[in-house]
Amino acid sequence: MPSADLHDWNLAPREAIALQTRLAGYVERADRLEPVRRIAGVDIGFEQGGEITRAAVVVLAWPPQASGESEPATLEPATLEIVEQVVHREPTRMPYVPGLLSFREVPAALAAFERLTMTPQLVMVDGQGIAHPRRIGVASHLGLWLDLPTIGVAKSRLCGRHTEPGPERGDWTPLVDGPDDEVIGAVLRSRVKVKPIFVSPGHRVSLATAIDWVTRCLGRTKLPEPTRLADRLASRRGERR
DNA sequence: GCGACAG
DNA sequence: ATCTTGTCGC
Repeated sequence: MPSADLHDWNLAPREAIALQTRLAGYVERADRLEPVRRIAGVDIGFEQGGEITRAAVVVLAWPPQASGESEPATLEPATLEIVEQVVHREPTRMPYVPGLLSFREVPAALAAFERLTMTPQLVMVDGQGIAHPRRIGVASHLGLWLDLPTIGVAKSRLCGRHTEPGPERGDWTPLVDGPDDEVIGAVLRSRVKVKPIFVSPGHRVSLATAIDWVTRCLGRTKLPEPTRLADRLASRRGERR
């Protein structure tokens, strides 16, 4: 893989696209992960009309801690315990351009990761993985730079075609793209009667494994816990005092 | 030329 | 993404 110092984050669209095309060749779509004990969720938010970028990383312990029998039975899914969380703020450097999201968000995410005291074995990113025009969305790009397994979890579609997934939680249909109908992700029904989410391999994770982990991390909401908690932190919610 | 378009 | 109140539903 190219050394990080060769990566310029302030590129003109034309150069950014050329770099993505080159980096896409390094994205691994086969499973290559260590036993999972910690799963991280990453998301980026903005302040002051977009002047400031906020990167949030939340690390959760796996497997879930068994719900104490003396605790108020909180229904089904066991709670994923937060073992560490970090928020990094910095001036926003690039505008949002569909297809070039990673150049706007990855720098801040990397800075946040540098402040973590523990390393996760798996990372869930808010955005697409290989379900991208050049097969290198923000999740893949971040995974490449962190050299960690990543999964893209997006709330909407960037590219590709698909049919409507079944109504039950866990139902999914393939997201395909290109003239050869290449499978680039899955449209997953994470909650009954709720718009599905788009799951795709980021780096070092197969589609089957990506779907499996996202499903295993589903709590009571539409988004899997790692992404949901990072979302809350990045966008200021959940900060009660 | 006319849409589509992660966050 | 963000600006924002109340409101429908489990």
